[in-house]
Amino acid sequence: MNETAEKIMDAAERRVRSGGYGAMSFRDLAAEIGIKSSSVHYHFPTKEALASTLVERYTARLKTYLDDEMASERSTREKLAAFVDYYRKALELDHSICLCVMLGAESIELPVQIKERVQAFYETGERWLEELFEVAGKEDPRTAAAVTLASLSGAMVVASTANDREQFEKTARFLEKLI
Amino acid sequence: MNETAEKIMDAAERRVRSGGYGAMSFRDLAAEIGIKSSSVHYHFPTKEALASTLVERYTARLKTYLDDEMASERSTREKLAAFVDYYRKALELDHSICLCVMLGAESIELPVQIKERVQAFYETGERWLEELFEVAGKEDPRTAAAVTLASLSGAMVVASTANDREQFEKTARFLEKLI
DNA sequence: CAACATCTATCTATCGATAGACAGATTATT
DNA sequence: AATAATCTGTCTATCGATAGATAGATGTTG
Repeated sequence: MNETAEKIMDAAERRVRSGGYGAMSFRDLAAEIGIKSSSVHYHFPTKEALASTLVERYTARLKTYLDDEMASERSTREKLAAFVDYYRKALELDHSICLCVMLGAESIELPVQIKERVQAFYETGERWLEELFEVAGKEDPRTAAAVTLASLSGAMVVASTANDREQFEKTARFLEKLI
Repeated sequence: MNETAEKIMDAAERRVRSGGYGAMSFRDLAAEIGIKSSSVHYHFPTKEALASTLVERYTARLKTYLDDEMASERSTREKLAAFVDYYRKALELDHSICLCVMLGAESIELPVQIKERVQAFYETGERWLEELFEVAGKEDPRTAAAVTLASLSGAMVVASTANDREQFEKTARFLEKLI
């Protein structure tokens, strides 16, 4: 991956995570990194391609984080806390929420490729959680995984709206005690 | 409220709930109900005013629904199920999600007035849930309310992304048994 | 007549995308 | 090694479409 392409993606990720798909424009990205919008098209032919690559990178990062975590010597409880912490860090009040919560909310009218990749992000998280709850001997790992993933996503939306991190933590504390 | 104004709001709500704030344009709304975009401006001077009124109406509807439900003779468990059902109905696969989940996700870059009203929507729901869990003798009503609200919102995002209602129901079933 | 409601016409700003040119680096051919 | 061909990355300039918003004329209704 080219250096310029990465700068573009970094800027694009910030825009989407704060304002959504429509808030990311080639002109703004170009201006931010000091090139012309036509040069952005050189690296990413279409907006769809850019956003799609964005989600791909985002999911790859989650996967790396989760794989490392699963391979670690930490307890299942600590691993669950690590998952919660990943979401905690994704929420920056007044700046950004999780990329896939944003695009997930907007997914109905997004190009299919983007939608599919957002879906893949959620599947990655859900599968990992399910395995964790299974190892921990939870009675219904599938439900626990779904509830955990959903409540973290939703708590982020609520907290971002209220501009109040405590709105997120109320849910986070509950989840960290699920195992 | 004028008849035309209501038609505008109905159309606007559909647009926002499927594509977000940016997907709602005066031209589209006007075309859908057979008037000119300048006439939409007559009823709602700005886009912000329209969206803000939209959230106000949306919250008023929730409040009416919840007040009726709370005043009913149904059990606390049935009342909780009724809350879940409100969200269930708000999710129409491939068509729309909850207005305030969408605007909540996008809230960072939305005009403050809209953001505040989305916040009021969540407060309405959370207060009602808290009271319900209190009546039901739940150990920590505040947490239960937060988790319920968050997980319903998040489950809607996940289910909408996957285009799979079961993704919502996994969480819904869990919540309906919380009391 | 007065108000309410809608119209025509237009403005400025921005959007994603494309065409065509150019300099400089790299690679292939002689 | 020298030259030719190609690739890379950026530029300027422009396209048609769409955005929200406004002024002022026109119609409608009580």
